[in-house]
Amino acid sequence: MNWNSKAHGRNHHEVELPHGKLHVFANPEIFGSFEAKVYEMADNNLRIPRNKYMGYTPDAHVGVGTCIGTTAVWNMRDGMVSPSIVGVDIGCGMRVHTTPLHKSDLQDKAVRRKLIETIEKYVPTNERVNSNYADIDIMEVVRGGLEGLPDKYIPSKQWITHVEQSNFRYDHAALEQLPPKIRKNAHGQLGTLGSGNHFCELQYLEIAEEQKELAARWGLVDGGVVVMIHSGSRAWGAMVGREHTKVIKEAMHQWGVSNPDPNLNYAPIHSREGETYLNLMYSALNFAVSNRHMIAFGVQEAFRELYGPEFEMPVLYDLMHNYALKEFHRNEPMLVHRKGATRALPPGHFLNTAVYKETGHPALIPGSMGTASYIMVGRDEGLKNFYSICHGAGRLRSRRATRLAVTVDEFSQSLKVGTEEEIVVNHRSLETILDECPQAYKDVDQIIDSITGAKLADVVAKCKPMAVIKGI
DNA sequence: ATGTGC
Repeated sequence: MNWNSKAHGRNHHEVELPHGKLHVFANPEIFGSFEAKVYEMADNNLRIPRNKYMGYTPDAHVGVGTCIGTTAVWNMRDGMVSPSIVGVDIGCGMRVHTTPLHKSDLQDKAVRRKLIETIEKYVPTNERVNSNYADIDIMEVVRGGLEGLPDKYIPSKQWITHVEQSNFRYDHAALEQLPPKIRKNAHGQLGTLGSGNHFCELQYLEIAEEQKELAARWGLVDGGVVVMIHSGSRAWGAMVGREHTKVIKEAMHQWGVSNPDPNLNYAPIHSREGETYLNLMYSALNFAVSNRHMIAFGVQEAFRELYGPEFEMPVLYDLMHNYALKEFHRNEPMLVHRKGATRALPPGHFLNTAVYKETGHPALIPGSMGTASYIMVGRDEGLKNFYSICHGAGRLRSRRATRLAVTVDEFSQSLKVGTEEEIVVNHRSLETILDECPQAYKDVDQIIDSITGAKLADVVAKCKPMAVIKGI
């Protein structure tokens, strides 16, 4: 496959593919590292009828059917919805809480170790053991999002208002389309991390002088300790995705519609199959935001055990990077798919949640284990990518390839194990999570440079890891 | 990603 590309400055490339145009936001170094396969995948996506926009953020890499790092847009009136462009972990996203602690409070390695052990009591990392919140009815949660949680799990009103969306409303009749075992599989999973790249980290903030005013408005101070959480919709979203992908595949077959990639599925938004998928996707978004809420609740319980019952952990923000949302852009209602792409709305934009209307909302970008994460804010120029920025460093090599290329010793050194600055990890053996080592990911600083260079967003704070909890 | 695989 051949393609030409036209550059707008250093960090925005318009790539002409056989079936349409792909916008790539990446600095020259990252742009040069993209392999042919990511363009093939984009071209397959561009074959889907009436696509309005297709964009890659610099963390783009090969995924199932569609690259992770994709923003793909259709008009709500005559467009398509694609489970493959939402991704398998529906509603996967990020959450950050501030704490009254300063990095000096965690200077002693033993304190970090104790914190991890205590958090693990309240946030189970072994997925088969969790009965912490057996009193929560998950059907209430998938129907009502945070409004489906019992009051005793809402520490303050602030935990409801400081999220991208607390309750996705949809036609609950669609839930009847799901296999009954979904309830059994997802029951008891609220408040659990899951595995893979999901984590809970204690980090400290580094804030540049010129961002201190905005950071202060958000409750962020230089040297302050924050809790960052990355998780999704667990078995609920996985089953919604898997089951409904089958349904849409079957419908495509009946309609006589096909794509060179059998893993790329889609349906008209207004078909019965498309509507059902969107409804069920919203149920998974409700599960995901509630799951991260309950993980944070557990972390706060741990802090309260150690520091007393008055310990407060206000929410900075909770937002997702795997979903399709109805958004109004360029005077038209659009369905914006983000697969491993983070919304970063600028100050004053009407789509902002109320509490962040004026400043724009925090866009939460995780690094890989042992490297920095970032809190950013969108710019007006972000409209060119439908206000999507990266969702993290982006994988550089597969899990399998990572295990062959990197040793446990190298991983251990990148976490400064054995020194006083050690990034303390809950796992006794790093072998278990070797495929999550920083060497498996692109250099997050290059990714962030691409985003700021393309003027999609600015960095507000850099978050340096001090302690990490990973699932198994 | 996932109580997992045509």
